[in-house]
Amino acid sequence: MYALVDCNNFYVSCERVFAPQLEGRPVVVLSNNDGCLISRSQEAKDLGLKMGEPYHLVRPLLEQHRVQVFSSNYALYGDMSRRVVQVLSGLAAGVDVYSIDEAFLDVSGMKLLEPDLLAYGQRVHETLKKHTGIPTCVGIAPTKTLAKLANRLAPKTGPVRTVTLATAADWEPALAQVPVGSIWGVGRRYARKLTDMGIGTGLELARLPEHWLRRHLGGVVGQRLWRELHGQPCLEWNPAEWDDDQLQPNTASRHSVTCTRSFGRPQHQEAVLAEAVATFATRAAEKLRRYGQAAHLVTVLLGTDRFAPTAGPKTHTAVISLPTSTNDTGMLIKAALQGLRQLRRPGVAYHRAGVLFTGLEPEGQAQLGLFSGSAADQQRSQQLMQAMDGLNARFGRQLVRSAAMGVAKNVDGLLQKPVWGGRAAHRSPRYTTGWDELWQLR
DNA sequence: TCTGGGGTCCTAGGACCC
DNA sequence: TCTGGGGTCCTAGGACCC
Repeated sequence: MYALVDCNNFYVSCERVFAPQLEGRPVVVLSNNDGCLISRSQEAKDLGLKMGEPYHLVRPLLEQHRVQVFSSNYALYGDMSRRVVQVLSGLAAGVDVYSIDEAFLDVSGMKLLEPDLLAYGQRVHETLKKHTGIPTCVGIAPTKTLAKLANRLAPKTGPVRTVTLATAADWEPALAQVPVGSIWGVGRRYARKLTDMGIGTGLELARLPEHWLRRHLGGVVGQRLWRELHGQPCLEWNPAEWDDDQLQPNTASRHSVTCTRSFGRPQHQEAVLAEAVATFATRAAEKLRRYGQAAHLVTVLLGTDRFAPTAGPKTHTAVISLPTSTNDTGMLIKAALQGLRQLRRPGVAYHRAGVLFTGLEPEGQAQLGLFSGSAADQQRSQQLMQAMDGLNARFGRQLVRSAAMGVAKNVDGLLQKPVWGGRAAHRSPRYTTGWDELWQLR
């Protein structure tokens, strides 16, 4: 049995933990660059505000209804997410962290009957609310896909926030009451295709023959979906692990690491683009080291206006292959800048840029390349990275950095925003992760 | 002036190997 | 009359997820 724990309106809920006066009021959180709505409180949903809606289009409506607006604050959300997972790890034999705001629990070992599973789900919900302040819903079923369905049907208000679907007699009526597009694994395209054929509900989908899903819904992906809907687990269990009492998220097997950003305004100058690309390479390299990985392929990406009516591709990429895999910031910046020089066309205004690392392997496992320097060089690089990461962790992310990222001016002890930097007009303080921004009680 | 970012998996086809 | 079988690796594209 799996329990899916999903945080309600997660980013909004994080903001409300530190601004409880916003309880009951409409609140939204914007994407990077204050671009779109990516989290909405129930009151904001009730106003008809949609997920992903461009901020500049709904701004008048937001002002009219006095909606509280936040820029995204990933330092805060990431830390709150970590706390949620920590609490969950004390409540189940295993935790599979699926995203920043949801996790599956292994509850098969509980060997409890349905009423007890319901009580268990309630205990999870109540413990999380008490220890982190985040409201959640819990769905329990024999497969991940059915647990998702159960979670979706769990009430978001009132005392009971758990739904269990233990047997076919439970999940068949549940499938009958949801549109096919709300089933996990059925996206917009498949939903359209299915409804055009007269398949409207989850149950109608489940009643199609297994081979039909294999043929028409992405091959083995569709076949797995069919089995999951019939109570046969087909999706992998990917547990988070504990290492020196520290939670290691289940990301060791990831295949890529990226950092991309839209600019506050379009940029065409080589020097500005280079500073941005160096910054993204630095961030991505930090992620690589955090998870003990190294990369041997560096992709640089430059994007023009995605919404321009002109034909042709809006994103251009260049791939640089390294002789050996590395997670050394200096080497990765060098490769990224080489890619940038190949890509950039003079006079073209770029709206976004990014760096993508692939060809990942565990660090230290890399073969010594013929032209990649000696083992002593590699050891020096490792020591340097460790020293940099240590200093930056202790004194702030930007304390020691490559000159390629640019030399920002210091204004009142704060680093000035780079020229390519995006908008974030409504960001809340980093209450739990920044010494200068701690929550103050008087 | 104005529309996010970070991932996963699968399939098909081509190049190349023995 | 008419060109095997089995395999790997890579890329591009398409679908999906939050």
